[in-house]
Amino acid sequence: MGFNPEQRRSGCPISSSLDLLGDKWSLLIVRDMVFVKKRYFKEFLSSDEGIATNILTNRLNRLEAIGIISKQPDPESARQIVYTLTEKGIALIPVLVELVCWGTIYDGAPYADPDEIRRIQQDKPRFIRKLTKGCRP
Amino acid sequence: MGFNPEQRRSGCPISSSLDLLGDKWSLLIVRDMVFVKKRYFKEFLSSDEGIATNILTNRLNRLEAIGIISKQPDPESARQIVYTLTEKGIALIPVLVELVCWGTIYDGAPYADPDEIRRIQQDKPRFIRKLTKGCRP
DNA sequence: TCTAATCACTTGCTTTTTGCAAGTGGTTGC
DNA sequence: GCAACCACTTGCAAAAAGCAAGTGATTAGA
Repeated sequence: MGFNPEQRRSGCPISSSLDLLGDKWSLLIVRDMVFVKKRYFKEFLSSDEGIATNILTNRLNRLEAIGIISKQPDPESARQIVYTLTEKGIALIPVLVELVCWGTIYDGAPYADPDEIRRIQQDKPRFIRKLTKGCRP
Repeated sequence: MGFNPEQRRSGCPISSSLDLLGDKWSLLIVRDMVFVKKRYFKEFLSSDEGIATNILTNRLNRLEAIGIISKQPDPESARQIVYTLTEKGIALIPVLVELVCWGTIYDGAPYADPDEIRRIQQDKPRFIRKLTKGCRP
C-alpha cells in the first residue's frame, strides 16, 4: 500500500516514534478516537482540520499496519467499518496529553482553557487513567 | 522564508502543536539539544538520522520563528552560530519523554532499555526536572 | 600572506508526499 | 428500482523532501 512500517532512520525511540507518527494527521486521528470517541471514516472526515479522503484512507491503513488501531466490519451495518484503538494506540494518550498542555500554555491554542490545563497538570496520571478507561470496552 | 507560523488548521491544542512540530525532523533537533546537548549546525548534521543541510536550515529558522530555539553568533568563534532552547522549547521535554517511553515499550526501538524506561516511569516528574535543569544556564 | 579547511547556509534538480476534485462499487432506505 | 450513503480510488497539480554541488565568510597553518 506504499508504506513500509519496518524502516527506521535510527534506533532512537524518539526517531522511531516519529517515523510512525511524525506527520500532521496520524495523531489527530488518535485524538479523535480518544477525546471525541470517533470510530467511523466519515466521523474522522468531519473534524475541523479537514483531512482529505485519500490521506485519511492512507493514515487509517498505516495506523492499522503498525498496530495502533484495528479495523473491523460494523456488525450492525454492512457498509460501515469500525476503527478502534489497540493497547498500543491507547498508550499514546500520555503523548496527546502533553501536546494538549504544551499547545495550550506555550502556543496559545484557543480551544482549551489554560486554567483547566493547569488543574490537569496537578494530577496528570489521574487524568490519563480516566481517558484510558474511556477507551476500553 | 517560506513558512507562516500563524496559520492554524483549528483551535485544538493538539492540532496547533502538530502545525508546528508535526514532521519527522523538528522534534529530533529538540531531542539533540535536550539529550545530547548539541548547539551547532554541524552537530545536528552528524546525528544518525542524516538530515540534509537545506532541511536543517529550514527547521532551525522555523523553530526560531516560533520561539522554540534562539540563534546567536558564538562569542568565541565568529564563524559559528549557537542554537539554544528557549523556555517554550524546554517545555517540550515532557512530550519527548513520553515519546521515548512509547517508542521503547510499544514500538521496540532498540537504543533504549525497556527496564530503564520502566524505572523512569516510576517517577517521571523527577526525570523531567533533571532534564529541564540540564537545559538551563 | 597565501592557501586550504571549515563554517553555515544556497541552489538546482529529482523524487516523494500532499491536497483537491471527481469517480467507483457495494449497501440500504424508501 | 433507484437515489442516497458508505468507504474508498484515481488523476492531476502543488508543495515538501532528498541529494549533490556550490557559495561567501572565517580561520588555522605553512
